[in-house]
Amino acid sequence: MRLLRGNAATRRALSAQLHAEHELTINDFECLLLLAHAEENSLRRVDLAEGLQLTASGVTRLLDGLEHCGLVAKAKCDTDARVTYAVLTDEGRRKLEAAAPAHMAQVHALFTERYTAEELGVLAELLSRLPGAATVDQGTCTP
Amino acid sequence: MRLLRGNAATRRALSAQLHAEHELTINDFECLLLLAHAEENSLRRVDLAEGLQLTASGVTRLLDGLEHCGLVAKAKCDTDARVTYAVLTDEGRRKLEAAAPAHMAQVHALFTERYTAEELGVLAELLSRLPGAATVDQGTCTP
DNA sequence: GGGCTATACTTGACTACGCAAGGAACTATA
DNA sequence: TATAGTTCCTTGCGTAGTCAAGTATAGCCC
Repeated sequence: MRLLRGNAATRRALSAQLHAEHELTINDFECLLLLAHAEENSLRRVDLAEGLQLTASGVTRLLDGLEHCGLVAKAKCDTDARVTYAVLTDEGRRKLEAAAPAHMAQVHALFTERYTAEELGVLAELLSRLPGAATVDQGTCTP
Repeated sequence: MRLLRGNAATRRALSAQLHAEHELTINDFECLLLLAHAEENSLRRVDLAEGLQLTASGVTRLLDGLEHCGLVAKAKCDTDARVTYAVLTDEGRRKLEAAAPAHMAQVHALFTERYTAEELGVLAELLSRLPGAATVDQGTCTP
């Protein structure tokens, strides 16, 4: 586990700037990001939980906040009354677009400062084997 | 950041067993472990904070718990009245020794299942470059 | 010695998140 | 078609950990 400790500091560093400049936590940001990349800009709560590595209740509360700010809206599912979709609103998209450049730059700096492209590839592949790791998706902007 | 998500699930998996069998969180365990490897079995709070990647207040509260359970005790510093050392008690050592085998086995399984020895070395080296990462210390039992 | 800044630690208020339990709605089985 | 089991989601409660502020000590420099 010691080996995984760097993570905490890394997240905190990124989170601080994101929060100071845009009032978003990392999970807020990544939630918006997942939605932006999803079909119809919407995802079921379960899928968000999976993508963000949160429990169902964690997602409920995360979305509570984002809905309250108008960045995300609810939508019913036609074929299954149990599910409610989270949908990115226009405001959510604007927020994401406003926050992304600085955040991405910071993430980018954080990693390229420390790793070559090749090393980054190796690291991503290795970490993707951990349980619950996001599959490495070259389409998303965060490494 | 997506790349670092696997961490959470990994920690949770390990934490669950540790908590169920020995009433310890991962941080409890690693705190005891750090103390066990430290000179005189004692460390300043600041150094624990560094090693566990917690803030000073986080450490205060973590130790509150461990002291309450008698696993760790306080000790004054002769030369600097500001610092209080955390010292591993006999009971703390027993607890650690009781919890270690199963936990280590689980950690070991979790990693050797997924990585060869060589890959593990690469992974450790790469992760050690992250800010706040524990320096890779072959003396400790956790990777 | 008297002030200044830095360091070690604690405390209060707050937040994010997990877990356990529960309510709907869907699916399969009889 | 009734029943049982499963899945999706929410809610109450508890906990770990942060941040900001405060206290106490150390070490400077005049």
